[in-house]
Amino acid sequence: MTSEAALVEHWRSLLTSYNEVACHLERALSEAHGLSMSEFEILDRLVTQQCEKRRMQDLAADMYLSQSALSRAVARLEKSGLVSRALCEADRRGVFVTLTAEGLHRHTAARTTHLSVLASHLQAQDTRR
Amino acid sequence: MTSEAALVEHWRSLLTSYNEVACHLERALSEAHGLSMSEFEILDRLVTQQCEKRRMQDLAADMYLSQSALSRAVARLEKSGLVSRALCEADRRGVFVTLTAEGLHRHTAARTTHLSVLASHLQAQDTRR
DNA sequence: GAACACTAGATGCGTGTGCATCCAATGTCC
DNA sequence: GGACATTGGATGCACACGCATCTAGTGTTC
Repeated sequence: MTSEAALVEHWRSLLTSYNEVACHLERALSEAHGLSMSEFEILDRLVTQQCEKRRMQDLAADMYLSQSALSRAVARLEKSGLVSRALCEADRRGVFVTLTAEGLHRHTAARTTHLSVLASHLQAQDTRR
Repeated sequence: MTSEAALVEHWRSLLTSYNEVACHLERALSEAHGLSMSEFEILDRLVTQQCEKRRMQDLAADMYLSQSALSRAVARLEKSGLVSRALCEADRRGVFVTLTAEGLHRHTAARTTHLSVLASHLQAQDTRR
């Protein structure tokens, strides 16, 4: 009984925290760098794991996006010149995604914004609690 | 420096948790009860705070939805007969939203699904950590 | 090696969202 | 009391999403 209430409470708090931060992030990244949150997350993944994988799959694996959403997001990034797609010779169904120089540059710039939003809205929540 | 990493780590974990649960919730509620997550949250708010407020505003206040999203969600709920809108006589711009009998019924049914999804996907995350 | 199942990723479609704007009702100020 | 700002909510629009489906490449089985 009480555990149910606690569960719901937990969920609501998660919901609120997430939306608060996500909303600010989305706005800040978009205004300052023309990136959506998902797009930034993709760039961020690419920067972090610079090994050679059959990207689309692997990206999707540790992200929250659906396969189709990822496909389109990468398409957008490519169109903006932040990323390039190259097909994998070993398995010609696969597609490699790699950062371009400009993509790296954009990510570096956006990272600052990202961190500052997290600092003001994510930490604030913790101390507020 | 390390605090930055911790911050990002925190955010990623929030992001993952949220999407995991939200995705399952959305699906389960939709399949079993024809409700979206937001719609359920609205019903839930209405059940919890059964006082007489000038709803739209107050609903929006402690929810994460934008004003326009809320307006449409309520419109959908009304169309399905789960909620009714009545204009407020005191301030004729305001709109009261109230649960119908069917809305209450639907909420009760959906609540079970809601709790069970939270139990399996929210608690699971905690113990897994 | 031909038929069949499976996998990687792209795409058509319907839908929910935020933003900007609009409309009507309320305040406010002279 | 008439002009102007403000507020509550609805709506047009553009867009990102998930689902289902499609295409092309890869395995498998006989």
